[in-house]
This record gives sequence, structure tokens and C-alpha cells, in this order.
Amino acid sequence: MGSTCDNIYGTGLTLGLGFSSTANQKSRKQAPAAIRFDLSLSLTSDHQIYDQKTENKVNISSNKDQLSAASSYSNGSVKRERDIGSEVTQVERVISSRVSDELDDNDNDNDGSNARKKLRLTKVQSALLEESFKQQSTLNPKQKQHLARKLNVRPRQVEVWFQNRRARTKLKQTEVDCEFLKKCCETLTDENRKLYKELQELKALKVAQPLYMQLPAATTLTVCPSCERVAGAGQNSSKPHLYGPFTNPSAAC
DNA sequence: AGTATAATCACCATTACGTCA
DNA sequence: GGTGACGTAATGGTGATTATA
Repeated sequence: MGSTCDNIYGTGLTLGLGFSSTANQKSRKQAPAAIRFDLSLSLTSDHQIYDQKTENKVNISSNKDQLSAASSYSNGSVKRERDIGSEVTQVERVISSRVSDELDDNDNDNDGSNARKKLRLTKVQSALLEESFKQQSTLNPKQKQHLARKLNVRPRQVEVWFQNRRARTKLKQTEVDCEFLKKCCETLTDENRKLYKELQELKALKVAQPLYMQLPAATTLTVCPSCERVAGAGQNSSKPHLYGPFTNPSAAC
């Protein structure tokens, strides 16, 4: 066991965690992780994170950028600790997460720059994720862990992939809905145009044949049950049919 | 039992990286 | 080789819900 400092802040390293120890309300998700990190982990003099509970040590770089990246990734695994329900302690999870994160950093961080590294999933990984998504679009923590192990990626990456996948699905569905509504709108506009035209024809008919005005009061315009048009006497089939009380509606068409 | 606080999660908007034409 | 468009991995913020003190 290496000699330990009282806490990580006693090392003199600037961690660059991106938040202060007084929890920022807008990023309260991050603050607790920082507090736990502070309380349960120490930085040994030989640049190792030391967990007093499990007596585990993790080699880390003193490069503040790497520490910062590891912290943000470990944050994801800390917050899921309660739901996983395994016997592994929370700190062990932090440690193991950090180990894998560190490996990831080593894989990706060749130049030691602070640039965001974007991992490209392989076709096999994407296919497996897609397959899982087909079965269910959300994963519980256990499934997430399992899938992450299977794919050899971080659980957070699986989580992110599913989140983005749901967003893509939603976007596609929105496009489909939009297209459908557009068609509905076109149909209704068409229908409206036809009805307006019929109305104009009826108005013209009313002016040309004032006889209708002399019909008994009981006379009403009726919709022809066959063609669902307003029926009119003496019209051809393409025009509205108007029939009176003594006209056989079925004969109108 | 009611309340305040913290933790977790899904969702969303946005950013930034990798690829391709 | 430079560049813009595009797909998508990753990030940060927010509201809702749940657990805990």
C-alpha cells in the first residue's frame, strides 16, 4: 500500500473537473460524483488513485486532462450504482470504471491532447446494438452493462448510442407524420376546392332557375345517397343532383 | 406523515468529430 | 489537398421521479 494523502486536493494537482466543490445547481448531477471522489479516493504520492475501502490502487497519469476525462466517465457509473444491485461496492465500481476508462484513454489519446475523441463503432458493434434496439428501445442498467461487456465498450457509450438511436427513430417518425399530414392537407384543400366549385354552381343554378324559389316550403336540398352530392333536377351525373319531395333519389343518379 | 435534498434517468439541443463526394 | 455536407458519438442542461434523512 502506498502512502496516501488526506484527500485528492492535498496532492497539489489541479484536477480541472469543471465544477467547484460547492454544488452548482445547474450541474448537480456532477457535484455528487465529485464529492464521492473526494471522500472515498486518495491520490498516492506515486500517482495512483487509492481506495481506502478496497485497498485498490489505480495507476493514473498526472496529466490533468486525462484525470478530467476519467472523472467525467466515472461519473456515469457512479450514478447507476444503486440500480445495479450487485455486491460490488460503489467505490470498487468507480475504480474498475476508471481502469477501463484509463485503458480507453490510452487507446485513444496518442497525442495527449484535450480534444474530444470520437469512437467509431464497428459494423459488428452497430449491428449488435441495432439488434438489441429492435428488441427494446430502452435498457435497464443490467442489460446495459451486459451489452457493454459484450461489445467491449463503456456502458455510457451504450447508453448514449441508445439515446441517439431513439432520437433518430423519433425524427424519422416525425418526418413520416409530417408527410402524412401534408397529404391530408392536400386532400382537404382539394376537397375544399371542389366543394367551393359546387357551391358556385348551385348559386348559379339558383339565379338561372328562380322556379326553385316557388317550391313548397317543405322543399329542401337533399344529399343524394348514391353519389353523396347535393342532388338537383335535370343535371347530368357530373353535376350536383337536386331533387324535390316527389323525386326518387335513387333514380337521380 | 410531510418536507427538503440528493440521486438517477430519459430526453433534448447542441457540439464536434470522421467520412465522403 | 481543401472544403462543405452529412451522419453520429458525445456533452451539458432540464424536468420528472424516487430514495433518503
